[in-house]
Amino acid sequence: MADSYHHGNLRQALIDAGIKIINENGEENLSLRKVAAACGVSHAAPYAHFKDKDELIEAIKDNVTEKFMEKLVEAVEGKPTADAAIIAMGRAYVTFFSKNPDYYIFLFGKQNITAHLKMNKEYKGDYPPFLLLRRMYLLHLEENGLEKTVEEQEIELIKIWSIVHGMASIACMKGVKSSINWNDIDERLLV
Amino acid sequence: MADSYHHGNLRQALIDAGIKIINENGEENLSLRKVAAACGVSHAAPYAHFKDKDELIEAIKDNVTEKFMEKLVEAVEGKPTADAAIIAMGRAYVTFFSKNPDYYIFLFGKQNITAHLKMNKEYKGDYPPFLLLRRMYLLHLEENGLEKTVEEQEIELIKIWSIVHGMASIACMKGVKSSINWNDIDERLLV
DNA sequence: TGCGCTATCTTTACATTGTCAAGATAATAG
DNA sequence: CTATTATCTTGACAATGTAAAGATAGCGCA
Repeated sequence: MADSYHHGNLRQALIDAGIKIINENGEENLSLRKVAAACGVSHAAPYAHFKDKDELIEAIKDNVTEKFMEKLVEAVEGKPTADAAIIAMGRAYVTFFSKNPDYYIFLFGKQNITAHLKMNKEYKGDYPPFLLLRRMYLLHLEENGLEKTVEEQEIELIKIWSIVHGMASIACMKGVKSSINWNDIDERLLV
Repeated sequence: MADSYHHGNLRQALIDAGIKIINENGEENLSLRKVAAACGVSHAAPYAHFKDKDELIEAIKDNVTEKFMEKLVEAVEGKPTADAAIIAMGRAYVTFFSKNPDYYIFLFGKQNITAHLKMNKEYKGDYPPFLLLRRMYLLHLEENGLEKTVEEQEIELIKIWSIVHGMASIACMKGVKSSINWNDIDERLLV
């Protein structure tokens, strides 16, 4: 099957090959034809599985986002308090993109996430990592017996996420010299 | 001159045309040939002014960064205290990218800023907006008679910039529903 | 079993794009 | 005025995304 006219599982193979190319050669080297060649099929074969290049890219983004979420969930699991979970999540967030900046650019660069969310019914308009953060945050309020208006919550949430996301962004750019070791974030950074 | 064989000021015309295309049709529609056509010259004419497409893009980035810095400086000027200046700068920062998300993607997306800084001797390894923030921050320490170690300073600086840059980033994505009006940031967001 | 339907893949073709090389044109220095 | 140089054009090529037409094979149904 794997060596016959029909590939067997070309769709996932194309996604995997795409991720590999992005990791090894950067997103600018990701072309439909190279991905197809990497899978040993003709350059038009992907069109049986994806409407166009964008649809392949969206599929790859979903795949990477899943890996991202796995790391975040992994970091959160088993933490004694919501606060500890949030800190851990922040660390995992920055570490993930710090380890492979290409992912940051790939996920948040080029096309903004709005288009991505629109194409992806599963998200229903909300970004999974942000939902996870909100859950942890609400838990934090509960654990500490805090009462906040929805607006106050929203502001604090955005603030936390901005810090973490901003740090990830900056860690990826590295344009600014800094004595911070991004792979081992200091607690002082996270409120 | 403007209508003869020689264009007169093609270099800047190409940059302007590039910015226009990015604003109107997004970065993915920016091609050397279209930029050239928009200026009424042949498709290879840009090569007299730019080594390749990347060099044109870098020139455009410089131009946009200048506009960005103008807004930041404008926001900072005439503020009574460093704290007020920092708040104003944060507002201007987010507002700038909130108004035209394409600029955010263009400046910080695709190619990371490291390459941009490397190609640009003028920056000497530091990003102008960050330098401005650092100046304001040091002024803030001075005005309030605060003593901090360099590491503490660096952490606080990164933190402030992370919040602002992260907010700008999130404001551009808009994937997350939020009750925040990005064009009129609440002071509570900025420490 | 055999027939056809459909998903999958190939081949061919075309437009767009970045880039290069060779030549044309004009500005400028000497 | 002439030679040099910067600027621009033309023509070509390879890489790419994409569409159309056809080949192949698996699967349901008679």
